[in-house]
Amino acid sequence: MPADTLAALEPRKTPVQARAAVTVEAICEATIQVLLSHGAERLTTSRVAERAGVSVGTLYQYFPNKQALLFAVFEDHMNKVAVAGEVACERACHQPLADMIQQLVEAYVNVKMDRADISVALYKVAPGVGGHAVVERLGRRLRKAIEAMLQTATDVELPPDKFAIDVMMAAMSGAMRSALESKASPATFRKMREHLVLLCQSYMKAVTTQRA
Amino acid sequence: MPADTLAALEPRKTPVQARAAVTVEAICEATIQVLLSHGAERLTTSRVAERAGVSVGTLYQYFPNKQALLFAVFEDHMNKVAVAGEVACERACHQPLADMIQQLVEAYVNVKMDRADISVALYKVAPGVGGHAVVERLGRRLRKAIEAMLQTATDVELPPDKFAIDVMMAAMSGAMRSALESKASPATFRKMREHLVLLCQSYMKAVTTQRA
Amino acid sequence: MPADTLAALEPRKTPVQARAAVTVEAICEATIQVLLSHGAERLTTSRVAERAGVSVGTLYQYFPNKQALLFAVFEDHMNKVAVAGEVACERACHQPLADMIQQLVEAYVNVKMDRADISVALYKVAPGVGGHAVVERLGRRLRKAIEAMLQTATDVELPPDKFAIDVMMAAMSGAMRSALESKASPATFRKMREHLVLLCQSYMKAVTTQRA
Amino acid sequence: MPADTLAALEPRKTPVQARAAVTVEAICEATIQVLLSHGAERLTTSRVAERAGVSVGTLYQYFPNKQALLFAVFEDHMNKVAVAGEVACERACHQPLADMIQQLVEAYVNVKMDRADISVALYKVAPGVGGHAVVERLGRRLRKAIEAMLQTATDVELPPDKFAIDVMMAAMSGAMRSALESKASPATFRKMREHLVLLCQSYMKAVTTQRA
DNA sequence: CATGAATGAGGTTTCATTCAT
DNA sequence: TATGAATGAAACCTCATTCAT
Repeated sequence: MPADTLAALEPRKTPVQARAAVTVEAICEATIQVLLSHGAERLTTSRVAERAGVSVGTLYQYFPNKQALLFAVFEDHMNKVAVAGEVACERACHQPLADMIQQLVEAYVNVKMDRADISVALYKVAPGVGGHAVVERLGRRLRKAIEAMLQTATDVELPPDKFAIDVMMAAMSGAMRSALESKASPATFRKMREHLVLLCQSYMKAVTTQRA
Repeated sequence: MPADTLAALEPRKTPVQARAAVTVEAICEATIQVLLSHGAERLTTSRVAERAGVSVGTLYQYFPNKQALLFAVFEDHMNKVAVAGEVACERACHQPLADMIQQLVEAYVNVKMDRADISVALYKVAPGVGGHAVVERLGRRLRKAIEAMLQTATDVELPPDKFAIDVMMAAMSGAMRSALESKASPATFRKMREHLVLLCQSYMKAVTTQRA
Repeated sequence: MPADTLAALEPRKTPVQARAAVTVEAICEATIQVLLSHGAERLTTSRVAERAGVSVGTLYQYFPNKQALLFAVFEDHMNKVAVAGEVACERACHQPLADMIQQLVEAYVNVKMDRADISVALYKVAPGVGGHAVVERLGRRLRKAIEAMLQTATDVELPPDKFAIDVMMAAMSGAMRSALESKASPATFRKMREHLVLLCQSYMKAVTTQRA
Repeated sequence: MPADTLAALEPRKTPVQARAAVTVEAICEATIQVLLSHGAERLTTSRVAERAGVSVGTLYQYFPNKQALLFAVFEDHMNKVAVAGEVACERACHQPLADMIQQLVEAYVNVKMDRADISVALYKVAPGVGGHAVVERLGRRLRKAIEAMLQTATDVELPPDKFAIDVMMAAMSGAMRSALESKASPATFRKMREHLVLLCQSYMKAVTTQRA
């Protein structure tokens, strides 16, 4: 997505006043509600405003257009996911590689599971909102956290490179997406978590070994 | 997806005259062209018809609505991918596990790479078209082919179960999707191919070993 | 309705061949079927043709346009009604006024009752098809029959004039229409028949008396 | 008419600002204008909007679809007719039967005559708009008023029952419809008025007598 | 600041009718 | 003569966005 397109998605005014912050929050929350109840194609700015208990005009005071609204909601969600990953990385430092991966993967699966329906709803709006740009940006952030973590692995000399980490993340989120879209049961999610741990561990190990 | 939603996507009439078959093909082809040149949100039925050199009315003789058209094109693409996978599985029977996986993954990566831009375009229409249903259906088909192949592995006693295969496929396609959406270079795709082979091989091996 | 509009509604070719007559009959019958099953706004020439087991092209060989088709069906129905009325008038000659009216009204109610659903269906197409012109034409025919009948009444010197007869017919058909559109029960129709007999008898008597 | 069909005809939003009320009124007025100048089949929502001096979008803010618009206009007209009848009934209480009927019928004929062209135009839209439901509803209302009036007749012990009243109303409106659709002259309407008075009077009297 | 009425371009879809085969 | 594929004008309706109050 080009730079000026991104610019056009920035929130219109920073909520300096408390009331404004509340309004913005209500609008974002309403967006998710409408997304869940009506679906992506039935999401209209009026419906969101109505659900949020404000007028359309007010909505447009805080978001320059519909895309920006969806973008904000999407980014917020991705941010939470990234933060969960970063926290996990922080905590998992100075441990063996396998343990690190386990904690990272479990943190990721958990945070997505907890927000299963939001995730599914957002998968549907991402394409029309430059979702990939956000994914890449936050992907880079998470990758850095992972890199840093891996540097401290107690049993690895030369940790996996950026590329391998990206592949791992993409595989992990792809698998999760598939499970989420299938409306998998909690039991399935638990099984999935184990398998993804195994998958990432073995891939990381293979990458590390191969180099040596 | 509910039954009647699927029904609403069924092609409206099967061409009985030769002329009609040509028309349908032209419309599908035009759909891809428009998708590539204008993007998913700029794709309109009139534009497709115009590009196909027919009138809108003709388009609607064969597809009951826009969704159905996109659905047909999407399904066709997924079908080709599934077939490529099945062919690879067929050929890779009676070999060691690692070789099988390598051929399967390479076939998958290649077929997606060859249709990189169509793939990216279709990622954007899939959500609005019940894409997940198609993905699941064809996923099951491919999984069966993989299961059958794995039964013949020369170095494995108890091959990976359905779940593991699904996880592998989801991881693989998730990683590919990420690369495709990033408009990765051919070189990157080649590197990706190697890595995905490694990822899938090590996961499959891990799953197999763990059981024993 | 102007003369040339009427001309445009004439069937395109007279079915000289037996096969053609069968086809025309099938198309008219299909029109009624579609009217009953899909309603007036869902009636399309293609649907009629399909139901009749012929192609649209064939339909257009016998009817210059959709209006003409509906017109023909409507006229046919009205014709049957008029004939039933005429027959009743014929039979009721040389009787007291009240008996005449009774037989006429009962004949009318019966013929409409027997074709209740067709009647209702046709009420919906009549406006778009110049129905009023047909109604007037056949109304005049029926009125003449009634006039002739009344001339022979055994107990009336100066029979009711054209105007009164028209009022009576309009009242009668208006009441019937109301009952038909309400999907009245057979019992209600029987009661209605009695009441309409009474209504017409007393009106005719009043008109006759008043004059004298 | 099923419940949800009726629901689909409900006005979309009630104007809260004064400006909006004006707009709605303008749209309804324009609907009648277009109906009169272009006819029922040439009535399009854009034409109505244009005539009303607003955009189509505005029209759709107040009416969910074309049907609902026509329904509203139709209902409004019928309402005026019903009110005229009710007022006449109110005024005609405590009088002999024949006088009551005279006043009622004259009120009905007058109100329809005054709106002759609108009436004719609306006859054409009624079928496509669930007109019969409205007719029945307002018919019941008017019937109640008539019943109440008849109870106070100074010369009748047991007044006509609901059924007879319904028959009378149906006959009366059927006859009026016929005259209106024939574009009858004012003189004819006056004559009609007299005849309908006679018709209803004699029917009511007959019904009353018969019982006793 | 908030409101919500108004805008109107633009999209989807239908269907009467024609005409080459 | 029958077919049915093709036409395309024209209808309906939506919804992001603006702006007077």
